[in-house]
Amino acid sequence: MQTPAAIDSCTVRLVDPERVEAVNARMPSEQDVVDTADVFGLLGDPRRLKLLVALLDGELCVCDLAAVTGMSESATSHALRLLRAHRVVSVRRDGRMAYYRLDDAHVRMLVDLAVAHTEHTDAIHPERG
Amino acid sequence: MQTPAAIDSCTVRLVDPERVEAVNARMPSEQDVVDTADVFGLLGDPRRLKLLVALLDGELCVCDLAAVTGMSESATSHALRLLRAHRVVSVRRDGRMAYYRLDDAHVRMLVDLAVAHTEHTDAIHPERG
DNA sequence: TCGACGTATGAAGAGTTCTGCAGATGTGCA
DNA sequence: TGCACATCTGCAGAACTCTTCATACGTCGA
Repeated sequence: MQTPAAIDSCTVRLVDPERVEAVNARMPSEQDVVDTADVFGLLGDPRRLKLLVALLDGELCVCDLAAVTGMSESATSHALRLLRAHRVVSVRRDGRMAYYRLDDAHVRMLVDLAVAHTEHTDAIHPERG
Repeated sequence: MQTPAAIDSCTVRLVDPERVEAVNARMPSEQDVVDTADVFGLLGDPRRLKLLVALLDGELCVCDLAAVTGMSESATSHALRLLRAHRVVSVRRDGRMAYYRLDDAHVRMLVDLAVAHTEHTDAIHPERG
Protein backbone atom coordinates (compact mmCIF):
# COMPACT_ATOMS: atom_id res chain seq x y z
CA MET A 1 0.00 0.00 0.00
CA GLN A 2 3.03 2.30 -0.11
CA THR A 3 2.36 5.41 -2.12
CA PRO A 4 5.08 5.12 -4.70
CA ALA A 5 5.75 8.87 -4.67
CA ALA A 6 5.30 8.92 -8.44
CA ILE A 7 7.87 11.65 -8.70
CA ASP A 8 9.19 10.88 -12.13
CA SER A 9 5.97 10.01 -13.87
CA CYS A 10 3.51 12.65 -12.77
CA THR A 11 2.90 16.06 -14.15
CA VAL A 12 4.19 17.86 -11.10
CA ARG A 13 7.15 20.01 -12.03
CA LEU A 14 10.05 20.10 -9.67
CA VAL A 15 12.14 23.15 -9.04
CA ASP A 16 15.01 21.42 -7.32
CA PRO A 17 14.85 17.69 -8.14
CA GLU A 18 18.11 16.91 -6.37
CA ARG A 19 16.94 18.39 -3.09
CA VAL A 20 13.63 16.61 -3.48
CA GLU A 21 15.36 13.31 -4.01
CA ALA A 22 17.64 13.89 -1.03
CA VAL A 23 14.70 14.74 1.17
CA ASN A 24 12.84 11.69 -0.02
CA ALA A 25 15.83 9.55 0.85
CA ARG A 26 15.82 10.89 4.40
CA MET A 27 12.06 10.68 4.78
CA PRO A 28 10.84 7.94 7.13
CA SER A 29 8.43 5.39 5.74
CA GLU A 30 4.81 6.32 5.37
CA GLN A 31 3.94 4.03 8.27
CA ASP A 32 6.52 5.62 10.54
CA VAL A 33 5.29 9.08 9.71
CA VAL A 34 1.72 8.06 10.45
CA ASP A 35 2.71 6.42 13.73
CA THR A 36 4.69 9.46 14.79
CA ALA A 37 1.88 11.82 13.86
CA ASP A 38 -0.43 9.61 15.91
CA VAL A 39 1.70 10.17 18.99
CA PHE A 40 1.82 13.90 18.43
CA GLY A 41 -1.90 13.83 17.83
CA LEU A 42 -2.45 12.29 21.25
CA LEU A 43 -0.55 15.21 22.76
CA GLY A 44 -2.49 17.64 20.60
CA ASP A 45 -5.54 17.74 22.82
CA PRO A 46 -5.31 20.08 25.84
CA ARG A 47 -7.23 17.69 28.09
CA ARG A 48 -5.11 14.71 27.25
CA LEU A 49 -1.98 16.80 27.53
CA LYS A 50 -3.04 17.94 30.99
CA LEU A 51 -3.69 14.34 31.90
CA LEU A 52 -0.19 13.40 30.86
CA VAL A 53 1.40 16.35 32.64
CA ALA A 54 -0.43 15.26 35.77
CA LEU A 55 1.00 11.78 35.39
CA LEU A 56 4.59 13.00 35.07
CA ASP A 57 5.05 12.70 38.82
CA GLY A 58 3.55 9.26 39.26
CA GLU A 59 0.34 7.32 39.17
CA LEU A 60 -3.07 8.80 39.92
CA CYS A 61 -6.56 7.33 39.98
CA VAL A 62 -9.29 8.32 37.55
CA CYS A 63 -11.19 10.61 39.89
CA ASP A 64 -8.07 12.51 40.89
CA LEU A 65 -7.18 12.88 37.23
CA ALA A 66 -10.65 14.18 36.54
CA ALA A 67 -10.25 16.70 39.34
CA VAL A 68 -6.87 17.87 38.09
CA THR A 69 -7.95 18.30 34.50
CA GLY A 70 -11.42 19.59 35.23
CA MET A 71 -12.93 16.96 32.96
CA SER A 72 -15.90 14.81 33.80
CA GLU A 73 -14.97 11.33 34.92
CA SER A 74 -16.55 9.92 31.80
CA ALA A 75 -14.49 12.11 29.52
CA THR A 76 -11.43 11.28 31.60
CA SER A 77 -12.09 7.59 31.22
CA HIS A 78 -12.59 7.95 27.47
CA ALA A 79 -9.34 9.87 27.13
CA LEU A 80 -7.46 7.35 29.25
CA ARG A 81 -8.83 4.56 27.13
CA LEU A 82 -7.37 6.17 24.04
CA LEU A 83 -4.02 6.68 25.74
CA ARG A 84 -4.11 3.11 26.97
CA ALA A 85 -4.88 1.80 23.48
CA HIS A 86 -1.72 3.52 22.28
CA ARG A 87 0.25 2.16 25.24
CA VAL A 88 1.08 5.66 26.41
CA VAL A 89 -0.34 4.98 29.86
CA SER A 90 -0.85 1.75 31.76
CA VAL A 91 -3.25 0.80 34.52
CA ARG A 92 -2.78 -0.78 37.89
CA ARG A 93 -6.01 -1.98 39.41
CA ASP A 94 -6.49 -2.07 43.13
CA GLY A 95 -9.94 -3.14 44.10
CA ARG A 96 -12.36 -0.91 42.33
CA MET A 97 -9.80 1.81 41.82
CA ALA A 98 -7.72 2.18 38.67
CA TYR A 99 -4.37 3.88 38.96
CA TYR A 100 -2.89 5.17 35.75
CA ARG A 101 0.74 5.90 35.07
CA LEU A 102 2.71 7.32 32.18
CA ASP A 103 4.26 4.30 30.55
CA ASP A 104 6.00 5.56 27.42
CA ALA A 105 9.49 7.00 27.79
CA HIS A 106 9.33 8.87 24.52
CA VAL A 107 6.04 10.52 25.36
CA ARG A 108 7.33 11.37 28.82
CA MET A 109 10.29 13.08 27.26
CA LEU A 110 8.07 15.02 24.86
CA VAL A 111 5.77 16.18 27.64
CA ASP A 112 8.71 17.07 29.85
CA LEU A 113 10.28 19.08 27.06
CA ALA A 114 7.03 20.85 26.35
CA VAL A 115 6.55 21.85 29.98
CA ALA A 116 10.14 23.02 30.21
CA HIS A 117 9.76 25.00 27.01
CA THR A 118 6.56 26.54 28.29
CA GLU A 119 8.31 27.78 31.41
CA HIS A 120 11.24 29.00 29.41
CA THR A 121 8.99 30.85 26.98
CA ASP A 122 7.14 32.40 29.89
CA ALA A 123 10.42 33.71 31.21
CA ILE A 124 11.25 35.22 27.85
CA HIS A 125 7.83 36.65 27.10
CA PRO A 126 6.29 37.49 30.47
CA GLU A 127 4.08 40.08 28.77
CA ARG A 128 2.22 37.35 26.97
CA GLY A 129 -0.17 36.50 29.82
CA MET B 1 -9.59 33.92 33.08
CA GLN B 2 -7.65 31.31 35.02
CA THR B 3 -9.79 28.35 35.87
CA PRO B 4 -9.56 28.37 39.64
CA ALA B 5 -9.47 24.59 39.74
CA ALA B 6 -12.42 24.60 42.09
CA ILE B 7 -10.92 21.68 43.90
CA ASP B 8 -12.18 22.42 47.35
CA SER B 9 -15.68 23.46 46.51
CA CYS B 10 -16.87 20.90 44.04
CA THR B 11 -18.51 17.59 44.66
CA VAL B 12 -15.71 15.55 43.17
CA ARG B 13 -14.17 13.34 45.83
CA LEU B 14 -10.43 13.13 45.88
CA VAL B 15 -8.50 10.05 46.76
CA ASP B 16 -5.16 11.72 47.30
CA PRO B 17 -5.75 15.44 47.82
CA GLU B 18 -2.12 16.19 48.58
CA ARG B 19 -0.90 14.70 45.32
CA VAL B 20 -3.65 16.50 43.48
CA GLU B 21 -2.63 19.78 44.97
CA ALA B 22 1.02 19.16 44.19
CA VAL B 23 0.18 18.31 40.62
CA ASN B 24 -1.94 21.42 40.31
CA ALA B 25 0.93 23.49 41.58
CA ARG B 26 3.19 22.11 38.87
CA MET B 27 0.57 22.36 36.14
CA PRO B 28 1.20 25.10 33.59
CA SER B 29 -1.53 27.68 33.09
CA GLU B 30 -4.53 26.78 30.99
CA GLN B 31 -3.30 29.06 28.24
CA ASP B 32 0.12 27.43 28.18
CA VAL B 33 -1.40 23.98 28.02
CA VAL B 34 -3.62 25.01 25.13
CA ASP B 35 -0.70 26.62 23.28
CA THR B 36 1.45 23.57 23.78
CA ALA B 37 -1.32 21.25 22.66
CA ASP B 38 -1.72 23.43 19.59
CA VAL B 39 1.90 22.86 18.64
CA PHE B 40 1.58 19.11 19.15
CA GLY B 41 -1.63 19.23 17.18
CA LEU B 42 0.20 20.76 14.24
CA LEU B 43 2.60 17.82 14.31
CA GLY B 44 -0.29 15.41 14.66
CA ASP B 45 -1.17 15.35 11.01
CA PRO B 46 0.93 13.01 8.85
CA ARG B 47 0.96 15.41 5.90
CA ARG B 48 2.06 18.38 7.94
CA LEU B 49 4.61 16.26 9.74
CA LYS B 50 6.02 15.14 6.41
CA LEU B 51 6.15 18.76 5.33
CA LEU B 52 8.16 19.64 8.40
CA VAL B 53 10.50 16.69 8.04
CA ALA B 54 11.13 17.79 4.47
CA LEU B 55 12.01 21.26 5.73
CA LEU B 56 14.52 19.99 8.28
CA ASP B 57 17.31 20.29 5.72
CA GLY B 58 16.46 23.75 4.47
CA GLU B 59 13.99 25.72 2.46
CA LEU B 60 11.85 24.31 -0.33
CA CYS B 61 9.25 25.80 -2.62
CA VAL B 62 5.60 24.84 -2.54
CA CYS B 63 5.63 22.60 -5.57
CA ASP B 64 8.64 20.65 -4.33
CA LEU B 65 6.95 20.26 -0.96
CA ALA B 66 3.85 19.01 -2.72
CA ALA B 67 5.95 16.49 -4.60
CA VAL B 68 7.70 15.27 -1.48
CA THR B 69 4.54 14.84 0.53
CA GLY B 70 2.36 13.58 -2.27
CA MET B 71 -0.23 16.24 -1.52
CA SER B 72 -1.91 18.46 -4.06
CA GLU B 73 -0.44 21.92 -4.28
CA SER B 74 -3.62 23.38 -2.90
CA ALA B 75 -3.59 21.14 0.13
CA THR B 76 0.09 21.91 0.57
CA SER B 77 -0.60 25.61 0.48
CA HIS B 78 -3.39 25.29 3.01
CA ALA B 79 -1.19 23.30 5.34
CA LEU B 80 1.64 25.78 4.99
CA ARG B 81 -0.71 28.60 5.75
CA LEU B 82 -1.65 26.97 9.02
CA LEU B 83 2.00 26.40 9.89
CA ARG B 84 2.74 29.98 8.95
CA ALA B 85 -0.07 31.29 11.12
CA HIS B 86 1.52 29.52 14.06
CA ARG B 87 4.96 30.86 13.09
CA VAL B 88 6.31 27.37 12.69
CA VAL B 89 7.48 28.07 9.15
CA SER B 90 8.35 31.31 7.39
CA VAL B 91 8.32 32.28 3.73
CA ARG B 92 10.87 33.87 1.50
CA ARG B 93 9.43 35.12 -1.76
CA ASP B 94 11.49 35.20 -4.90
CA GLY B 95 9.49 36.33 -7.88
CA ARG B 96 6.48 34.08 -8.12
CA MET B 97 8.09 31.35 -6.06
CA ALA B 98 7.60 30.97 -2.35
CA TYR B 99 10.31 29.23 -0.38
CA TYR B 100 9.34 27.92 3.01
CA ARG B 101 11.65 27.15 5.86
CA LEU B 102 11.28 25.69 9.33
CA ASP B 103 11.45 28.71 11.60
CA ASP B 104 10.74 27.42 15.10
CA ALA B 105 13.60 25.92 17.07
CA HIS B 106 11.34 24.04 19.43
CA VAL B 107 9.37 22.43 16.64
CA ARG B 108 12.57 21.58 14.83
CA MET B 109 13.81 19.81 17.93
CA LEU B 110 10.55 17.92 18.31
CA VAL B 111 10.58 16.78 14.68
CA ASP B 112 14.24 15.84 14.90
CA LEU B 113 13.60 13.84 18.03
CA ALA B 114 10.64 12.10 16.45
CA VAL B 115 12.60 11.10 13.38
CA ALA B 116 15.47 9.88 15.52
CA HIS B 117 13.08 7.92 17.69
CA THR B 118 11.47 6.41 14.63
CA GLU B 119 14.80 5.15 13.36
CA HIS B 120 15.72 3.89 16.79
CA THR B 121 12.42 2.08 17.15
CA ASP B 122 12.86 0.54 13.72
CA ALA B 123 16.20 -0.81 14.83
CA ILE B 124 14.62 -2.35 17.91
CA HIS B 125 11.52 -3.73 16.24
CA PRO B 126 12.54 -4.55 12.69
CA GLU B 127 9.76 -7.12 12.49
CA ARG B 128 7.18 -4.40 12.67
CA GLY B 129 7.22 -3.51 8.97
C1' DT C 1 -0.13 44.17 -22.41
C1' DC C 2 -1.32 39.45 -22.57
C1' DG C 3 -1.06 34.80 -21.25
C1' DA C 4 1.24 31.31 -18.54
C1' DC C 5 2.75 30.19 -14.21
C1' DG C 6 3.33 29.59 -9.02
C1' DT C 7 0.93 30.37 -5.21
C1' DA C 8 -3.00 31.76 -2.15
C1' DT C 9 -7.70 31.68 -0.71
C1' DG C 10 -12.85 30.76 0.13
C1' DA C 11 -16.47 27.62 0.32
C1' DA C 12 -18.36 23.12 0.75
C1' DG C 13 -18.58 18.26 1.69
C1' DA C 14 -16.73 14.07 3.79
C1' DG C 15 -14.64 12.32 7.46
C1' DT C 16 -13.05 12.29 12.14
C1' DT C 17 -13.09 13.49 17.11
C1' DC C 18 -14.83 14.70 21.47
C1' DT C 19 -18.29 14.97 25.02
C1' DG C 20 -22.28 13.77 27.78
C1' DC C 21 -25.73 10.48 28.75
C1' DA C 22 -27.27 6.11 30.02
C1' DG C 23 -26.34 1.86 31.32
C1' DA C 24 -22.95 -2.10 32.22
C1' DT C 25 -19.19 -4.25 34.81
C1' DG C 26 -16.79 -5.57 38.71
C1' DT C 27 -15.43 -4.75 43.64
C1' DG C 28 -16.16 -3.97 48.68
C1' DC C 29 -18.95 -3.82 52.66
C1' DA C 30 -22.76 -4.91 55.71
C1' DT D 1 -27.35 -11.20 48.94
C1' DG D 2 -27.96 -6.42 48.13
C1' DC D 3 -26.39 -1.86 47.76
C1' DA D 4 -22.89 1.71 47.00
C1' DC D 5 -19.03 2.89 44.57
C1' DA D 6 -15.23 3.52 40.91
C1' DT D 7 -14.69 2.84 36.48
C1' DC D 8 -15.80 1.50 31.72
C1' DT D 9 -18.32 1.52 27.38
C1' DG D 10 -21.72 2.26 23.36
C1' DC D 11 -24.19 5.64 21.28
C1' DA D 12 -25.53 9.95 19.20
C1' DG D 13 -25.09 14.79 18.53
C1' DA D 14 -22.00 18.73 18.13
C1' DA D 15 -17.79 20.54 16.76
C1' DC D 16 -13.80 20.48 14.38
C1' DT D 17 -10.46 19.19 10.43
C1' DC D 18 -8.91 18.20 5.99
C1' DT D 19 -9.29 17.93 1.15
C1' DT D 20 -10.94 19.38 -3.32
C1' DC D 21 -12.80 22.59 -6.55
C1' DA D 22 -12.98 26.97 -8.36
C1' DT D 23 -11.11 31.18 -8.53
C1' DA D 24 -8.08 35.17 -7.39
C1' DC D 25 -3.59 37.36 -6.98
C1' DG D 26 1.05 38.75 -8.25
C1' DT D 27 5.09 37.81 -11.35
C1' DC D 28 7.51 36.77 -15.48
C1' DG D 29 8.45 36.44 -20.48
C1' DA D 30 7.05 37.43 -25.21
